[in-house]
Amino acid sequence: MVPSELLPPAFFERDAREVAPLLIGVRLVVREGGQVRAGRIVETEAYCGPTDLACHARAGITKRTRTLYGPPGHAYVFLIYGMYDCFNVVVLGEGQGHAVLVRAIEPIAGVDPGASGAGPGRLTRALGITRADDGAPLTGGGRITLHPADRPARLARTARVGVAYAGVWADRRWRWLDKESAHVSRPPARSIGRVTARPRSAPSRP
DNA sequence: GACCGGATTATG
DNA sequence: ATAATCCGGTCA
Repeated sequence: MVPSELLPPAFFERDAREVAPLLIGVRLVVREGGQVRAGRIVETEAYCGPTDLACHARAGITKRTRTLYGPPGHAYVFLIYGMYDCFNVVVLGEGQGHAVLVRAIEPIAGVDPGASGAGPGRLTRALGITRADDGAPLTGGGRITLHPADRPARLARTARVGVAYAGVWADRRWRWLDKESAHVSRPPARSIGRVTARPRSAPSRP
């Protein structure tokens, strides 16, 4: 079962905060030789240009961010912590530095069933996406494509993961996930019946 | 030209 | 809690 309908270029020509929730449920397909690996997107995060201090665009246009600042509907893939690749979809417009990080999928086809973890680094490994795909088109003509959701999803919304260094930007709730998916990297914080907030630092000692 | 630290994950 | 493991961005 290979989906045929593609997300059109216009889909990506919007703010990352608008596109990120719309990508939940979208099917991500990677063709490699005769193989097809595919998954249903269940977790995304919006990164919103140079003013968003959690976004790589804060450094301006550099060797690394060239594709992030490139045309929408293309991939931005970068290396993190020296060992994992993260897959993003460039959105909004060329020169804007907006992108949506795809953090987790539900396996559809061709994904190693033994891979039980979740998260952006695991996702790229499972689908075979690498930095060689940086800048690749996602609207057709390349080996990676995106296809409309085939069913609606219940969305949850939280703050982004792993960006505590970004000050107030870390608190923006720009992460979306499928509330009913067991494949998210980290379940949404529950606030009922449990205290989830923890002090940022130990109490001062006299 | 050196140094720092990260949009993470597996393991203790 | 912490190691693993590159390399881009920054500052000199």
